[in-house]
Amino acid sequence: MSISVLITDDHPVVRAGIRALLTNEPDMDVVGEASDGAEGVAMQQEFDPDVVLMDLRMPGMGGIAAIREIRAAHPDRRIVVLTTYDGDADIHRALDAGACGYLLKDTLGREVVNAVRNAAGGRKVIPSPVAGRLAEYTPRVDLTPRELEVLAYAAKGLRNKDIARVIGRTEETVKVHLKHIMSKLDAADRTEAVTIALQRGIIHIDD
Amino acid sequence: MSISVLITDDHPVVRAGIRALLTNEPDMDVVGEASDGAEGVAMQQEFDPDVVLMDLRMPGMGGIAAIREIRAAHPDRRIVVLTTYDGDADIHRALDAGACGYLLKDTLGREVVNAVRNAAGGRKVIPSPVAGRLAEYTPRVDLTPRELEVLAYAAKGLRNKDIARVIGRTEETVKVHLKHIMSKLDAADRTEAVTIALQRGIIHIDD
DNA sequence: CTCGCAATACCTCATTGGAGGTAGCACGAC
DNA sequence: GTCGTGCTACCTCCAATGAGGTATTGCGAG
Repeated sequence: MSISVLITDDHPVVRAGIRALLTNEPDMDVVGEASDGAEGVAMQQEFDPDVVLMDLRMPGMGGIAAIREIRAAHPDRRIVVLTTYDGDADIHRALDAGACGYLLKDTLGREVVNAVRNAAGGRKVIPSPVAGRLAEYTPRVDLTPRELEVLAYAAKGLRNKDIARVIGRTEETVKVHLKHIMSKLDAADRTEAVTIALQRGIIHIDD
Repeated sequence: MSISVLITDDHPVVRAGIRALLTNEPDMDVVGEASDGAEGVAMQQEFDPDVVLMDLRMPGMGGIAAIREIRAAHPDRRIVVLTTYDGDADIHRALDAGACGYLLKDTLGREVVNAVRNAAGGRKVIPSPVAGRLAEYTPRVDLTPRELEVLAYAAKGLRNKDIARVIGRTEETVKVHLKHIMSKLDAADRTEAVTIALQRGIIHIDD
């Protein structure tokens, strides 16, 4: 029996590439293509695929939220992330949300196929370059919601005083949050904290 | 006679997608795939394609440098950029380097095909979402080499004093550069200057 | 029930950062 | 030759930032 796969990616070119790779395999069957998270959730309900290939950062509902929704309804669904983003925060969030694999788009075609097959077989798929990021000296960093909020405003160039105003707190509180942020990210100042956070996928430019 | 196309992209999945899209067209022929800029330059020498589809930001030689090299040797070569990055600085640099088209990866498959055909026919290919960025209120910003250098260091969290030390200048000079940078980018402070520059493709995180 | 932690707020202090102005020098464009 | 511009450097001044510290509240885990 063949492995049914649902592709979820907002780039038509990428979808075409994955489809081309998988349809060459006699034991695989692409049952649908979704272009964002919400569509992905709906289509996996409809087609009940063995494996969902999922991009992160799509317009509308992103991949992480989609993974959570799918896993909530179908805890046994196999979801493999296929994305260009290699920030360790993204990897952690995806796996925490319930993904069973994480591939980067510079993965060779053959390896994508193998990953789908392994995922369908119930195995975890974490290639060594990705696994490296998980283990690396970057010890798992969790910013609190408040800290994320403050950091996002700092990235937009707001001064502590202005951040305090928009979140309805005192400037001193904002300073403490930023101090914790810089400490957690091992940043010398707010500017480096922002670049580190962007690099590791902790915040995004389009907030 | 069919249109010969060279694909240059570091993502195997994307290459497969483009190949799948173009080989469906009877008048198109994918003559090769390169995975970085240097390979792209070499392969277009070898295969003399009508159109080169070029990604930006590849490991080793990037797309911009590759476009410059190709155009220097073959001013009539048609080069179409196909990338995920929509910062206006990237678009400007690519067109300045000699690209005759600029597509984003969220372009529909059919439009990619049309773009290749138009490029081969000698027409410029700037879809409206991209053209929008060119015209947009973002009036072309050019940072000087020194300013780019200073901004990159600022992004890494160096203080003005430290930036001054590594570039062998006084702190006051660094301040002036940063002042000009913030003025050009319309940023409230160095932190916003960094995020704006990252967003618009003026600097990259992996400097 | 405690313990830990997030979030809040206050304090002091030294350093940094950014606004404003002026000005010399080198180089390329016109 | 002159103009514009990039790069350099100096000056002053005040606001903002970051490093220390302490402490209260509330909440969830154990």
